[in-house]
Amino acid sequence: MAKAAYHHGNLRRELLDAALAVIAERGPSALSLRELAGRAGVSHAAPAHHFGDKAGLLTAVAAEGYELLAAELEAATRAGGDFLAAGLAYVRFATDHPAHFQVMFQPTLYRADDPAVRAAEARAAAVLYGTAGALAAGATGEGSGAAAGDPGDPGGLDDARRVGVAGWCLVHGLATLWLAGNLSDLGDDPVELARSVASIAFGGGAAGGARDDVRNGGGAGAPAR
Amino acid sequence: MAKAAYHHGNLRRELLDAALAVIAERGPSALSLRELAGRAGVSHAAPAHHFGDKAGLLTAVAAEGYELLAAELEAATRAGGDFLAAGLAYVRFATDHPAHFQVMFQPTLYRADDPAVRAAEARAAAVLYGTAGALAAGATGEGSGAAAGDPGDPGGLDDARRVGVAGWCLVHGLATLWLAGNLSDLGDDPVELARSVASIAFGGGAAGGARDDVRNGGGAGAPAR
DNA sequence: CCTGAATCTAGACAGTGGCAAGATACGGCC
DNA sequence: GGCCGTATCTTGCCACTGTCTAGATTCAGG
Repeated sequence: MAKAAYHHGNLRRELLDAALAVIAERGPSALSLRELAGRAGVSHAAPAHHFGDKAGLLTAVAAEGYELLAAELEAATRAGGDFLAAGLAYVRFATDHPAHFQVMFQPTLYRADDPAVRAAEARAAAVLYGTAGALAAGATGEGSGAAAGDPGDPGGLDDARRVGVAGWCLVHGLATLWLAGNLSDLGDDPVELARSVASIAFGGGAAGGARDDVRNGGGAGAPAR
Repeated sequence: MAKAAYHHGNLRRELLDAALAVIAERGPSALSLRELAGRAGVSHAAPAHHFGDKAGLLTAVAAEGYELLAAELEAATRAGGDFLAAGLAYVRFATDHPAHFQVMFQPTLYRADDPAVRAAEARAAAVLYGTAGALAAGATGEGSGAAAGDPGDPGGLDDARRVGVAGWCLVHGLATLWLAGNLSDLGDDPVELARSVASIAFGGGAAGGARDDVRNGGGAGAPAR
């Protein structure tokens, strides 16, 4: 363990990890800077130096969460995944990093206008809407490319955006309900549940594609009917 | 106005309303029993008598929320609404009662095993899965009730349950993201957005071109309610 | 009017977040 | 080497919060 001397070495990371553990276990409201400091063996005011504030610590958590999410979404698509793969990666992120996820989507807990947060947020959104655009364009059989935006729709939202929002809502709702314990009677594999649910909403064919090359560690395959 | 004397008459409700206002405005973590007491003009220990605990107050909020939700879902279906109508009512509930909604799905804030909470929760779930069953089975109606007690096999969920979960995830995700501010650039009417999103997910093809109107057409007047 | 129960007050205590001032250690400079 | 600036951490303090205990006030019903 790090020496108990003054310069701890990487107190910031240790405080973050302790905070994540507490949040995952007892929720963000049970977080106490003093308890974190005690765990790390430093004085009660040490966290303030690294994060300034309790909101500052949670801002750091949220920013890190969005970056992790963006990285995992990018990894999923880089591995040849489509929109479904991105959605499953989203669910996997939520269950693998429940503390990050919980904080990220509770903007009253932190400073949502922080530039680091907004940048990482935009990065994650780009992947979602990008894969959604590919799906939308493929399904309608028109055009190609069109990475993120083509505001030519009279209704207001272009297809990529609408498909992206729909898919995002689906996986986000599933992840949220799962973490809240509202789906605990539906097995123990949220990613598999997401695959099953997505096949209902979007129809297995439309979003089928190549699905298995996503790095689903323990997935039992079986695209459910 | 209630007198400032001892027996306030309606302190419990007033505290609840004050709590809802604070939560809707600044989030559940900013809630302070002492502040509520001050607002109501009573001493700082008065809330404890009615709710015992801070968690007790939030338990009351969650129970009331589930009952309100169940009532609105039941009203939507009683008015001849289908699964879509129930989903839209769900979104409307979340935006009309953001404080209730936020607390309900954060079980670490309250005592989720409270009998009043569980009963209201089951009541709301019954409506969702009931309408989902009607949609899934089409003509083949199955028995009513048995919404939460079914020890479903994780591998093989019945259609009603799967459709219900899919729809629930969709509207819950939309409501959650909306309240978190993540969809603020998509207009100002979450219910209309939900209709559009539902038409993508459940209304056939993955990207339905310009099919903006599903079944209820342009008439914004909701059949429910 | 009197009594018991419901309701609310008053005081105290341990924790908590945040601030200010000081102590300590690291890294570069001469 | 010695020195100093800066980042890092500590100590002390204050206001606020939740919760507990004991006591005061009011209401309902005989």
